[in-house]
Parts: sequence; structure tokens; C-alpha cells
Amino acid sequence: MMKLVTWNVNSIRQRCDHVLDYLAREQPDVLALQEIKCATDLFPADAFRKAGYECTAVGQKSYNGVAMLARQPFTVTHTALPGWETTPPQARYVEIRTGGLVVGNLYLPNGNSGGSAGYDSKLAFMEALALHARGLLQAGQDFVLMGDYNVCPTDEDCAPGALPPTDALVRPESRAAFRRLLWLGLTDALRALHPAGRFYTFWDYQAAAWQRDSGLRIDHALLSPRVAERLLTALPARDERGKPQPSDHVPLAITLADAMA
DNA sequence: ATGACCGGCCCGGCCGGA
Repeated sequence: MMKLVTWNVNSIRQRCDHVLDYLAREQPDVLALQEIKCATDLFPADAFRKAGYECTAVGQKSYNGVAMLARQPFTVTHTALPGWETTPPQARYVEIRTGGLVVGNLYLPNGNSGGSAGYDSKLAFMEALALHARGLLQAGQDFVLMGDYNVCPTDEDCAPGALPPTDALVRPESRAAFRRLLWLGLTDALRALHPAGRFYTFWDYQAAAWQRDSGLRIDHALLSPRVAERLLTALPARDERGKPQPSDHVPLAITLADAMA
């Protein structure tokens, strides 16, 4: 069995102990982190190495930043999303190969800041991601694309009144771009196992969102066809949000059966 | 009910987040 987890930690330096606790308790094979919010050399790799994980971080001062932790050796296949460039650069993608899988870790632009250019950049990221996924499919590669997509795919993924209909997370163009990923043949792991119901991964720090369960499902794991056949479980770790000094996102964990020989 | 928070930056409020 293989366990893969995605978690937007909203600063790894603030959340290092939470992550170490999670690793000790849940023993994931791969952990994809987003919003580490530090330069690469400030990523606390030593702490994770002591816990039995090799790391690679693609950092950036103050904003964004992604990192991968894995128990087995891995190779880094990309440190940026092919076909998506900005000036200055933004650390929003890292990809590794481990355990017979390519695992892409993404932090999609929110799309609410920077006016129409900011929103266009979000759509451009999604278009580049679709092209990249298509290439992996054509190469016959088994893969998982997991991370903070900053998209609520349907109304059921958004608590009533949590966002106005004009918000970049729920706009029709954002949802259409997410559906295009599914139309390539990718499987939304959570919905494959739980077709209906509330499975939020984010609750805003503001307006008592957690206490009111005013959440969003915006963190996702998309699976290539053969990987989807191996899917056993998919669930957000809701309890993380109730802990002291939590991230506003919780981990989303999936487990896969071993591949057929 | 985005009124209500949080983190980085580097000490004073502002930017970005979703």
C-alpha cells in the first residue's frame, strides 16, 4: 500500500511541529507541501530527515513555495511547471518520481489578486497543467497531480455563502478548466470514493469559519487511469483544523493498493 | 457576516491569502 498526502501548511516554519506530529502518526510515503513561505535554504530539511524523510524544496522568500517529502529515494523530474513562467518567478510546482509514480505537487494561483492579469495567470497555469498531464498520459506514465488547486469544483464543494459567485475559486472559467483536467481521463480521488457530501479541506481564519463549518474543498488529488484503479481511500484530515495554531488547510490523504506485478 | 485572522517582513502597518 502507498499513502500520499497533500497539505498547504501556510508557512513551514510555523507548522514544522504539526508536520512532524503528522508524519509520526500517519507515516505517509509521500507528503506534498504548499505555501512553505520561505527561501529554499530556510526549509527545515534536517528535522524531516531525522524523522526518516528525504526532502526537496522549491522555495521563495515570503510567498508560495512547495516541497516534497518521501520515505523512499526519489528523483526530481521538474522544479517548475513546464509552459508556465512569470516575472519574477513564483515557486508553485515541483515533481518527483518515486515508487513507480510521477507525483506532481502544485500550488495554483488564487486568482483574486492582481486584477484580470492575476486571474488570467491562474487560467494559464491550469492550461499548462492540462498540457503537462496530456504529455504524461501519452507517455504512458502512471501519475498523481496533487496540491492546492484553489478551485471549488462544484457548489457542493463550497459552504453556502462562503464565497461570492464572482470569486476566482468558483468562477465558471475556473470550474471549466478543472473539468478539462477530468476530461483528459484523470480521476478526482475524493469524489471517486465519496460522490456526494461535504469534504472540505480549507476553513478561513476569519469570521469563525471553522466553528460554523464554512469550508471549501480546494485541495485535490487527480489520478491517471491505472492509478485510479488502485485507489483505496481518500479523506481530508479534518481534526488538524481544530488544533492550536493550525494551518487554514488540512491534509488530504489518499492510499493506493500496490501495483500489479 | 470578509466584522471577527494569520504570516512575512523586520517593528509599522501593508500585502497576500481564499
